[in-house]
Amino acid sequence: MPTDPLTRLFSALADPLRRDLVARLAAGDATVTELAAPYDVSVQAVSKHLRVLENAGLVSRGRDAQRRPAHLEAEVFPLMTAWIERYRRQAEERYRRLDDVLASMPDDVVPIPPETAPPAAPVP
Amino acid sequence: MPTDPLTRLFSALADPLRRDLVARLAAGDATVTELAAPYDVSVQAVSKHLRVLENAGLVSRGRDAQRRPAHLEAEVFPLMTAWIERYRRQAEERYRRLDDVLASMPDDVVPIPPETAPPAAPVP
DNA sequence: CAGTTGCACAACCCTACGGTTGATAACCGC
DNA sequence: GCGGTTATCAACCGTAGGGTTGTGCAACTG
Repeated sequence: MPTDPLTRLFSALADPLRRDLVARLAAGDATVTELAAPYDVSVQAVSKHLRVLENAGLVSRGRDAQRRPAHLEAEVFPLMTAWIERYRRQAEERYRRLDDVLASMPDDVVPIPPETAPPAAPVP
Repeated sequence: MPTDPLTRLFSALADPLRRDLVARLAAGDATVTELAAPYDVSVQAVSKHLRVLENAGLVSRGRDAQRRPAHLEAEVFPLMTAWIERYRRQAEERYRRLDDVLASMPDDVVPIPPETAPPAAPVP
């Protein structure tokens, strides 16, 4: 298993069934058999998926006799959003600056193309 | 390749090298050889990674003679943040409600444990 | 034109992943 | 104690993923 928290988080959510488990656990804690019921996969498979989510820090397991109710942990979510937002902002900032540069350029350097007509022939 | 956009996005960012590519592309467009330079992997490997990012909609490719500069696309980022934020909020809301329930309960149903002392013996 | 650069495609190797079945442990309820 | 439930462990299987090398192609450069 990878030691990098972000790698664990992103690869944990890369599986549709695991994302579905997270979505259902957001509504409330649930046991393995409860979680496995809607799918046509074995209980062991769901147990494995839960382990992946647990290793990513997205889920913690309780204990109620034989049952091991799964509980969604919301604290790790910001780790992902922080990463994503960081580079989204950076990319958008770069885009904004490019806009400024283009706007400040004289029209003969960056000619403004007509709405639908083909580009004009170069001046001889 | 999976048709689900979220699966493509999350599994694209599940690889540390691909996350690093995204981070570097956030600073500015770059060619494949430029991107491959810092790592000790082949150029073809980086080309493959770029295609994964492209299929996820995170990267678009331009054309400058032989070069194919890669450009980071920021529009798809909200797809992930929306998913993450949705269930983070839901989990936190559930947590807040649980707090309310506990706070409204009489103390003999949910006894308030002392700070450090062991729990008191049951009343005879 | 000949040579070099920049990149993609194809075939292959190995490992990790998602799935299965079977066995096993722990805890009820009767 | 005995069956029944709940869940994990272990071994196995097929495929997708990340890596390599080799080849080929398009476009610049001398």
